[in-house]
Amino acid sequence: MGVSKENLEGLGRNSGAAVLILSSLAGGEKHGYALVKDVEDFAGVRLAPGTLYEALARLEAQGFIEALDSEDRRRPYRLTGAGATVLTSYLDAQQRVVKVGRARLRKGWSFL
Amino acid sequence: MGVSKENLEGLGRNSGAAVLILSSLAGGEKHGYALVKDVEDFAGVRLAPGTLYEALARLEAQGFIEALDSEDRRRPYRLTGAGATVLTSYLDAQQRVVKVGRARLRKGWSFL
DNA sequence: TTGAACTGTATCGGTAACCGATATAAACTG
DNA sequence: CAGTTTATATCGGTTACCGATACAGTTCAA
Repeated sequence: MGVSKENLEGLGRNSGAAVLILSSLAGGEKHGYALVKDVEDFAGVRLAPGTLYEALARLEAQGFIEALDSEDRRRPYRLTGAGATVLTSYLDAQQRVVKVGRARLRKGWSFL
Repeated sequence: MGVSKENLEGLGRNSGAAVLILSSLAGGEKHGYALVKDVEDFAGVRLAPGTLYEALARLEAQGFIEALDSEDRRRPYRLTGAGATVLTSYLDAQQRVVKVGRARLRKGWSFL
């Protein structure tokens, strides 16, 4: 039957746009539009333009990403060292939650 | 040096209260206060009371958890089948993000 | 034996993050 | 040369989250 998609609608807002963006940029510098596509691919989540550019501005102000200059109309961004550090922390924290959640589901909901 | 705590402040709001609550309840029925303690233990996140009771009401309305009746002043909740299903989906999605993020960090930021 | 600390639920005003529509325009595609 | 895709940006509205506050029962040590 497959889990995804339908079940991914129901738990409120998206949340975690920052982690998605940082994870995307961890794969190399990208401009906004490419980033949205990438996130859609690996996370199955489409970031709304408002969400994207707001989060981008926030992350840049925090020093977690930096804007690169380009010839054309694209505005690429790059992950900074601080960004990589903070992303590592967040991924570790998320991993702990996933681990605990799954373990608990296994004993008690294994019939699913 | 150790990653945790300090780095976990910086990326905006907490986000994902619902997943934390569902993960907690996957371990057995709990009332709000016990749930906050549990989440604090396994996720290192302290849910604010406002966040908690709002999320609880939302999740109940959605049928992902159900309120149990009790003798004393505590109001315990239990994860429903639908809740377990939706939690599974979300944990799977989070796991994918963690996996991709970490893989990308490894090639390119391995010196961290 | 009282008062401090902890347990426990609940509400409310404020804010930050997110959403979707809209605008604009260049580039590519048939 | 019309339509789709690429690309950035803004703005009004909504929602989830936060923290203060309130209230009350329980536990426990001074």
